[in-house]
Amino acid sequence: MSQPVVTRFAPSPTGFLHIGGVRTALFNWLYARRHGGKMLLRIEDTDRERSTPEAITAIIDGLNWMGLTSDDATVYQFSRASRHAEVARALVDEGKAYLCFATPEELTEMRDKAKQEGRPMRYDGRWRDRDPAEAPPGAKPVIRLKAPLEGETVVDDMVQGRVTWANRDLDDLVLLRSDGTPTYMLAVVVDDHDMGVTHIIRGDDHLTNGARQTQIYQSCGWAVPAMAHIPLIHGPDGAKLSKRHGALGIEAYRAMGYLPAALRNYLVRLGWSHGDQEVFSTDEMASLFDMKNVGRSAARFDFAKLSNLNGIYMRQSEDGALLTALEDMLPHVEGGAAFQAAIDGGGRARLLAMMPGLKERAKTLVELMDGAQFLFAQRPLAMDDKAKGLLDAEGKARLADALQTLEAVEHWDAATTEGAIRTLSEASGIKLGQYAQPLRAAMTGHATSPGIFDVLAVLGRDESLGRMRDQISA
RNA sequence: GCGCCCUUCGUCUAUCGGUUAGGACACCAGAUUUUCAUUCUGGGAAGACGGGUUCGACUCCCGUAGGGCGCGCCA
Repeated sequence: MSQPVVTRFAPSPTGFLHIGGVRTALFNWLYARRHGGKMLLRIEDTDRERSTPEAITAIIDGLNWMGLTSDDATVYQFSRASRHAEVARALVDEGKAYLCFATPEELTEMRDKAKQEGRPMRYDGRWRDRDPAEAPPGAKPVIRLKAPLEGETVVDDMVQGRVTWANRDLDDLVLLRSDGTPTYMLAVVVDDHDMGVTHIIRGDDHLTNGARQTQIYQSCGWAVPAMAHIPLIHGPDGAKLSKRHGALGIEAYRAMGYLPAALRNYLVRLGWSHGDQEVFSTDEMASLFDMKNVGRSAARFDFAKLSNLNGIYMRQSEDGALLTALEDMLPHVEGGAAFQAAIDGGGRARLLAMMPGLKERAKTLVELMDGAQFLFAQRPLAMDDKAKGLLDAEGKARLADALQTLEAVEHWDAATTEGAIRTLSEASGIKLGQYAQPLRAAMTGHATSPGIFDVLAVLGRDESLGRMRDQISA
């Protein structure tokens, strides 16, 4: 009853680590934290054809970035193949499994026939009680579980409740392939057992597997771990998450400028709730997380809400920490290298000085970077066409005068900056309050003022330009 | 087709039979901010449908519809 909780996250390295997988890892991690246990990581690389080292790296990098790390050495399932085979053979010896010599052709035939008759494909058990001596010479058998024919198998799920299957609906699954390698079904059970896993927390799509695995546990005479099948995450349109929707690898979220803490917060609220609370620190989640508050229906992924949360986390972040997070993202985003160079080239202090004004205008680190871009742009900036169109010759002359005055200022402080903004606004007829915050920060944090043409060039890129143009001509 | 699961505002969700069905995102309106953003205030917006059970049902039961997952010598 009071044995320590052991959970595990067991991805197969056949593709990227998608957002649903990350949430599964998060739930496992939180559940372990909550009960003072540990979460293990197992890479299910028994599919030699499709498993790749790149995928393994991506999974581990992604989990590290999310802060969801294993509490023990990572287990690679393929390396345990001989143990899996050993268990399968022991089961045969005990009469709980048997050798099956049915050929792929026979199975295809079974499948086609079942389809024609509108039944689900189910192996008919033709070798279940047959003497292996009758096998055609040279044929390589698989090992199948001798599953119970009658009665029922139940999974007492922590999320889904008690789910029951009639055993006649479950056929004799393959444990060991004809080439001697274990199937997923066998490997999972043996590994979970050997790793001492007490709680299996995984996607709802494994619910049926839960029943079949329960049969294997029972045949082995092992205690069945507690199971929690959590609802899946769907795309914004309610359909299964596909590439088209944003079933992107976790690295894509990093490149989009989301903070791990914000992502954890967003993900934990997809399916789990604690009354009306929306914002949870990681410590809070770890102390409150509970399976009984996990819902049973699939949730749609909503970027708008993620962005909103990310904005909250950014605004709450200390400036230095935010800069660190930004620099962590830079290698993963287009133009990041140049931006990093600008920071290292003496721009760090100015960027930090601007941070209070910038961070409340950005919902992602990418937006933060964009917002700060003008600070590091090549001086003098070429005024773009939109900006040029704002001013006639007379206006330009007025601005030149104003600029000259400003450039005579020797020391910039909050008051002079305020005055400068006012002066420039009046001279140009453009409301520059928009840039008051960043300008103020840039000017006081650095001895040089950006020229008005710099500002205009920035304005020219701004979407609010149209409105300002209207104000000017009016 | 068969099995299993799901169904409260557009989205994420609260509600442990009795509530004007609450919160958050998004949206709309207003205040502050010389624009924007932030912040604040207000607004519209939901129990899929049909039967039961009950004094009373979003909540329990059955059915229908819709959606999802599974049905390999893939994981």
